[in-house]
Formats: sequence, structure tokens, C-alpha cells
Amino acid sequence: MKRLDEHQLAVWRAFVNAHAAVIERIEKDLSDQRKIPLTTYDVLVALYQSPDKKLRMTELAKHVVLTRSGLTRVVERLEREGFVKRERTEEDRRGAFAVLTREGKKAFLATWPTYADGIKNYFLSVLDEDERAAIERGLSKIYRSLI
Amino acid sequence: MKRLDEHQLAVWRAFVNAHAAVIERIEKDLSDQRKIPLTTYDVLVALYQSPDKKLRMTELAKHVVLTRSGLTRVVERLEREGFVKRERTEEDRRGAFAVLTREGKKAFLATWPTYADGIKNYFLSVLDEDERAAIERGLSKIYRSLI
DNA sequence: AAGAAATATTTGCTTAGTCAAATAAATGGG
DNA sequence: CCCATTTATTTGACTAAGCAAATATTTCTT
Repeated sequence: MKRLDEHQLAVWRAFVNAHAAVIERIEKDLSDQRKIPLTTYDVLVALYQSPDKKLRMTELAKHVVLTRSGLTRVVERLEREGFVKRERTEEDRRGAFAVLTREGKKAFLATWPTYADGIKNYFLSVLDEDERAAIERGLSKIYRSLI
Repeated sequence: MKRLDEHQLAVWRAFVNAHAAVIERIEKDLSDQRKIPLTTYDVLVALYQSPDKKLRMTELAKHVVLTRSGLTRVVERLEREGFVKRERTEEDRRGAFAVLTREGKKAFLATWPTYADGIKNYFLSVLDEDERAAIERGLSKIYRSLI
């Protein structure tokens, strides 16, 4: 591909604008309904989906869009709110697990419906089947090419 | 649409992950090459594309993903760096224009090649023509449905 | 087995950006 | 024409998150 023309740029703009708009809307719904925000949610899902409902900080950081130190802060907050706890282990005493608590699971389960509605209403329902397929295919390729 | 199945969720995940990955990559390239970051860039393009290379703060805020107060801070920074200046006007003395300076134009023009390369390499080039078309169509619809 | 190198996580400091209140000027209604 | 309301922007106080340095522990290397 040589140079960017207006057409190609339009694809990029659509991507960036749609993302900002959808995320903003979903965040607003979550906050209006006193649910946990998205970054927090991502941490809790990652824990929920892990076999023992716990993950090493480094592992956890890979699941979310955060640096390791950013994750430390988030987990700190979550610990204060009682949604996770840190668990030291004898195997490797440098680090810690973040463990999902019962409260954390509850918060996470309570949040999902709002989040899911957002995904449906602001994103999926606007797309027809072809678009969904193409988006999934294209954007997955992009993601894989970058990790 | 009733309930979210795995398939549909995969579309959403692809969208979110691709966005985070591509933006992160582009920001990194910009920073490595000592170019201005994306939010800053967005402000400068908006000004550059406006008829007189200047916009009221409120107008400008609509072009970028920032609240009005967020914009105040960014323009403050940009003013410190000499890329824009604030210009009061007699017509309406409540507010001010942000005006692109010669330096600002230079910074913006110098940044574009890096940005454009990122868009090409990390995003467009990975997609085939169908995917590009579908993404443009679908995501534009989404964006329009939300403004 | 001792020191060097690597790994896991946290901390201190700083920047970016938000919200709600403050300020300032313009406008509309009686 | 004056006051109440609205509009434009900034400010103060705060939260989120990043980077680089610090800390703690493990794993190599010889």
C-alpha cells in the first residue's frame, strides 16, 4: 500500500470514533447504575475465568490494558473495596496472587448485564451479519499481528 | 437480538483488543520519534483544518475526545510549547479562540508521516478490501448512531 | 555455595484528565 | 433597562495510570 487516501483514512476514523463513542456510552451507563468501571471489570473477569479464581499480578496484567504498576494501583483499590485480596505464596515469595473474593464475584456478576446491554445496544445491534463477520475477522487479525 | 453468545462477544473483543493494540503501537512510535502524542495531534489537526486555523474552545472540544476542562489543560500545555496561542475576541469576550501558530503547524506536519505509517502498517495493511469496506460501513453507522 | 543476573512487585514522582464550582460575559423577559 | 438565566471558559481538588528506581526473592554460574 502506497499512500493513504481519503477512503482509507475514513476507515481509520470510523474505527477510532466508534471506539471512543461506544466506550464512553458504556462507561456512562455503568457509572449511572453504580456498577464498577470497565478497567476494574476487566480485572475481575480475568480472575473469574482463571481456574482457581486467582492470578499472579504479572499474568493478570497481561489480560488487561494496564502496565504492571498500573495494575498494582487497581488491585490496591479493589482490595480496599473488598473485591479481591492479595495472597502471598510460599512457592515464590517475591510476588503475590490477586484472588477474587465472594464480594468481587458479586460485583462482577452484577455488572455484566449492564455491560452486555451496552455491547448489544451500542455496538452489535447496529451491525448486520456481514459486518459483524468482517469486523471480527479483520480486527482479530490486527490484534494477533500486534501481540 | 436476544442474548450475547460467544460469537458475538468475539466481535466485541476483537474490536476492543485491536483498538488498544494499534493505539499503543502508534503512541510508542510517536514517542520514540519525539513526535507529539495523539491527543495533542488531534487538537492541532482540528485547528489546521478549520478555515482560519482557529476555533473556539467549545468547538475544538467537539473535535477531540476530551471534556471542555480537559481541553483547557491541553491548550495550556500547547501554548506553553508554542504550538497554539489563545486569542480573545471583542465579539464575545467570554471565551477565546485557540489559534494554530507556525510552530504548531510545523509540529503537526512533522507528526503526520509517523502517524500515517502506523495507520498503514498496523491497521490498514492487515485488512483486505472487503474488511476495510465492512469496517468503514459498520463502524461509521455505530458512530453516527451515538453522537 | 557466593555473588551476579534475572524476575516479581511496589513506590515515589509526575502527568493527563475529570467533575463540580467559580468567574465572566451575553441574552431574554417583564 | 435591570435582573435572571444561559453560555463560555477556567480553576481547584482529585483520581487514574505511567515511568523509572527501589525492594525482595529466586535462579544461574562457576
